[in-house]
Amino acid sequence: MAKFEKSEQENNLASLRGRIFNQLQNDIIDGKYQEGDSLIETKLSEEMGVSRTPIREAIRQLELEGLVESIPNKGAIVKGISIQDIEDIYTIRMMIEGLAARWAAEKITEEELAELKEVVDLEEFYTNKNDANHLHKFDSQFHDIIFRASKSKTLMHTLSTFHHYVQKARTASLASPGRAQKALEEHRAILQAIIERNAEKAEKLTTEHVKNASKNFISLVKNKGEYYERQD
Amino acid sequence: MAKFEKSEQENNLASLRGRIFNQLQNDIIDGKYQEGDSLIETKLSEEMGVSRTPIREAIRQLELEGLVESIPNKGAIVKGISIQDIEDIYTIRMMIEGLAARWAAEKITEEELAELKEVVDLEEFYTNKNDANHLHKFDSQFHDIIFRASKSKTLMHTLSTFHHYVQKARTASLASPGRAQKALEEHRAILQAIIERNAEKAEKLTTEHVKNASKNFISLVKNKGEYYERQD
DNA sequence: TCATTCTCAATTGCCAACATTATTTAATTT
DNA sequence: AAATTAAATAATGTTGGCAATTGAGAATGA
Repeated sequence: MAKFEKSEQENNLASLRGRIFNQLQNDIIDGKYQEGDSLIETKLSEEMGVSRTPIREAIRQLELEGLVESIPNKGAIVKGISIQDIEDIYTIRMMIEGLAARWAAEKITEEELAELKEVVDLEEFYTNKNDANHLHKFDSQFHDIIFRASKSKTLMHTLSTFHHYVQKARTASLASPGRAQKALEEHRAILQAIIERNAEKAEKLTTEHVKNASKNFISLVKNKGEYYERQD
Repeated sequence: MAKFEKSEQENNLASLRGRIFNQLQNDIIDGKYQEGDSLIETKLSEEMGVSRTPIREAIRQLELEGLVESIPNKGAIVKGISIQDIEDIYTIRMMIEGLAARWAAEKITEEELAELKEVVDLEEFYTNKNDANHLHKFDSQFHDIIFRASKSKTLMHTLSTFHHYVQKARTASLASPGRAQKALEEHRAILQAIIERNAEKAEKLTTEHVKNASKNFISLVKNKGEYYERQD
């Protein structure tokens, strides 16, 4: 079985700080803390049963990720995510993932190609079983392998900036009826372009793929009402 | 006189942590700490005359910025920047700045437009005076205003990821003979496109502008020998 | 001599306490 | 009673210290 490196984000789960960073990140993405809420170090440290130090370090990282805004001597408040933001993220992702596919088509190794094929096969398996949970995992892996194959540290790092929004969006998208089947077909086409080492085609198909995912997700969000907005 | 907001990066200069973050960032970019060097908390805290805590927090942020790699219980080692990385950064910037120009052309306010005009005039003034120091400042402001005018938090945040590489590259580029004059002309053209609210044209001119800057900078680096590589 | 184990120095991970700053509440003055 | 000032409260900023982990070199054994 192929081995998959852990993403930049999921690093350091060993340390308290790492776990807290992840925890807070998820809590914000999942809406436990909403726009305008302030993250109070002392409160969090009590809740989590740790000292303030790891909390502080985690908050400093959230700040750089853009999830919170830190005001000197006042504390950190959670930043909101508007529909506009989501659309912007998708537009940027469209370009970045397109670029990744282009470079991957040029630089992918045989080993990585084998991984990619395997993952698409697994996607097919779980799509037919309607198992959205496993599917989501392999959907992520498909994109991860392409990023890895692009051999660009910078590209991977840039994407990691909004890694968590992407995760969230994927989960929601794949649960929407019909989208999984469509996504699978698009992945097959991208895989084929990479096998043919056709960089232009791989890029084009990928930007289309992200654009479709974007349309799907945004219409989901708009139907379901507001996304991360305050609801009081 | 127009007022310019401080960039996301330059925030928190008030706090110790913020200053140390900036300091370390510059030291890495300037090559004081090179690839493979490890940042030792105790040593840094002595050198800078502060306790370890602000150092630690700054290092956590550098980690997220991708400038260092933090190994649990071992410490942070400085990551290298290859020519390939620089080229990748420029490619990504090309797209992101292009996007910013496109959105700016659609969304810029009259006030921001006035700022932009003023900055270009100042650029002209200092270009004629051959004052690379002031020039660099207004060159940065030109791009900052466009990002701000794009009204996209996400876009600004994405760029902030490699803000410091950009700074460094600009300084070097503008010092190269003839480039300043050329850059000014390109800025004038971009400004004109934005005035005409011609989004397509603004995007195209901007990607070209970044591509030219890229070519110039990369040839500089290649002539001068290695950039950030270890020299022992 | 080589390999293995042990010890110790160096370093990070985490914590509790102190200092500073901001905010809220109470007291005082007009 | 309203406004201003002063005290108290709560939060962050910073510090130094202790525990846990790592790595290197010494000591030991084959």
